[in-house]
Amino acid sequence: MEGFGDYLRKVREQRRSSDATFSVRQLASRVGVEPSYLSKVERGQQPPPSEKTIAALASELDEDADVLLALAGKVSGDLQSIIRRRPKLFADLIRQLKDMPDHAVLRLVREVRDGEW
Amino acid sequence: MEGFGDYLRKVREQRRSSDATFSVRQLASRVGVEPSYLSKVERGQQPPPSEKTIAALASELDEDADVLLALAGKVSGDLQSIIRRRPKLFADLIRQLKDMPDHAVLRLVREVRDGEW
DNA sequence: CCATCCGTGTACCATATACTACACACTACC
DNA sequence: GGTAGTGTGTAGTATATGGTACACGGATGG
Repeated sequence: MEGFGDYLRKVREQRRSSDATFSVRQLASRVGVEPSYLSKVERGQQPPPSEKTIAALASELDEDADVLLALAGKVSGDLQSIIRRRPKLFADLIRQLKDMPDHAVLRLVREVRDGEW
Repeated sequence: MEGFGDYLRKVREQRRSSDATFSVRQLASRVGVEPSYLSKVERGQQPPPSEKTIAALASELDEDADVLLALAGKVSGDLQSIIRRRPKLFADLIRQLKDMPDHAVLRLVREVRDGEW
């Protein structure tokens, strides 16, 4: 399976092909980490960074933070805090949706969003 | 606000009033930690234990693990892994449900469970 | 009065997390 | 051939996490 590092490198190289400021060094600088650290993360020599750093990466690379966090084996703190406010409710719902096909969950998302229920 | 420790102590004392095996020592032993550690956790001198230990406590005390974890500021690993499999889908859904009243979310849970949709 | 339970205080510890600091070798440009 | 930029290797570090080990003083019961 493609890990966090592989994906990160792929996306960054992609961006770099049309924008030289997406070098390891410059991206690292904008994100607020050392270049060697970012390099190691991309090559899987270091585990994925903290949520904060991942969020900065997502923002710079114009990627979805939740997807990046997922690849890093994490779930964003704000989602967690929503769940923690009503643990039983959300735990039940999420476990029930576990094996539902994507389109079914998506339909639910849309129905809630559009207030058609 | 009532913390994890306060709640834990309250529940344990409750159980203890009708079952002497719910002393700090004996419970700690069944759960697999040192009694002094459990004592400190109950009094908030130590932060809440790991998910594994919380799960064991929940099981022994016949409490809801998700609720206990929430009090500890955590979200269970299995819920997180469900979310991570489809990050966008679940992130959207959860954020949309953030400010919905309990009864609305509950209705959703029931509808999904009963397949009436 | 002794054994056994009780809760708790003090001190310590192993492992994981999330990095920094700096040097090195390579390439490209003018 | 110096300067600027590139990726990466080595070494070290601060803080958090999740506990253990053991001793102490008090109550309880035979």
